Amino acid sequence: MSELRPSETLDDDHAEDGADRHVARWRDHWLDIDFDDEIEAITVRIGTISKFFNDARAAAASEVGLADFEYITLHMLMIRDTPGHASPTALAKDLDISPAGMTGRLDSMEKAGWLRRTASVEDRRKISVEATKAGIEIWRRAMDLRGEAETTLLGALSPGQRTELAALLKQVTMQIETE
Amino acid sequence: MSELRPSETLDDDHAEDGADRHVARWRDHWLDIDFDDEIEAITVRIGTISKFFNDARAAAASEVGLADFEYITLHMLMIRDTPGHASPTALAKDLDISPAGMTGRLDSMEKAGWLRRTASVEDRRKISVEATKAGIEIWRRAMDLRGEAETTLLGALSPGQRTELAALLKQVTMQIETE
DNA sequence: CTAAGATACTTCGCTAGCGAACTATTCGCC
DNA sequence: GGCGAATAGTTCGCTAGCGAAGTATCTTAG
Repeated sequence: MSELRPSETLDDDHAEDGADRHVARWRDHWLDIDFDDEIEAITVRIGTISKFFNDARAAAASEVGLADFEYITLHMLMIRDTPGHASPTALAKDLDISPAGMTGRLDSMEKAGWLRRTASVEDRRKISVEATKAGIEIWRRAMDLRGEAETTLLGALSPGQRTELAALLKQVTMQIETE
Repeated sequence: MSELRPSETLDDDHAEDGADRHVARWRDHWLDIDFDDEIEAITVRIGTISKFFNDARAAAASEVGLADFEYITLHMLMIRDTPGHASPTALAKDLDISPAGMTGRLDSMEKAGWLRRTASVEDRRKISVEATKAGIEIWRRAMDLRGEAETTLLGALSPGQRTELAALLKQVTMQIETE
């Protein structure tokens, strides 16, 4: 156990990350603000890791020649319980974008050939969005690259630590999802 | 998924979160894709939590009457080692936006009265961005709201679990930052 | 002292996305 | 059966941000 500083007693090494430096700087300048070091550090680190994942995703997409939003849209289309098929409204909801934004994405992605719109027969207001063969193929290639980056990053943890981390995170996500 | 450790005896393993459902669905439909359940679950959960933080930040900003980007900009301006002062270039770098985008933000935020630009005397190309009193005041109010949301969410963990989580996350961020 | 290059910021044209209004269709209820 | 409400998707005007080109200023090498 380190005896350098109280806040680090549980850390094995003395190396600081950006969150540590942030918290230290914060404490220097904003003594009057009441905040919890650990909560702040967790928040900052989640942000850092999330940004890494986002950047990796965008890089993977760009690598195979997809815009970030194209990969995200294809991905959402493929991982649903009816893979490769969805209504624009449902897809927009999943993607957390507006109906107008959805129309725009579909327009450009249809033109690019990654998906197609087909009219419904039984309800003529409805449209079905379907990933094309080319769309599925390019999505798979980007996804593999993305997965590699994630796997490499989380290789910083041992399998046991990953299990531990997954469980702790789940406790937090449960809190979010049961609100 | 059935491994139990002393620190997790209160974890109810039967309840599923979105990440669990995602992984299960994925396995149903994409048997041929080789991927690690735990890594996928961690990735999804980090995304979920990050989205919660982002939404909370945007809500806090909106609550006090700030656009999300205005809060983010003020925040970045205030937490640097020279709180409340920066060059547009440095700030743009911190915020990860382009110089052009920075100019746009400064234009609208200066007009709104949250900050001001002052010309440098010794180098007339340079400009100093400074938060105004009103800007600092409104940032503090939004920050308090944001902090509350974060604290409430992470209240799902015990102090010991938070320490544990912070340490695991740090191992990952160290990997990112030492690349 | 001057010209070439680097630096700091702005301007311009373009894109993705939003909210609100619009069109077309179906549903629900008497 | 017909009419108001709900639903599915599109169009329109606007905003934030990007990349590239532009302006002004400073630095440096000869």
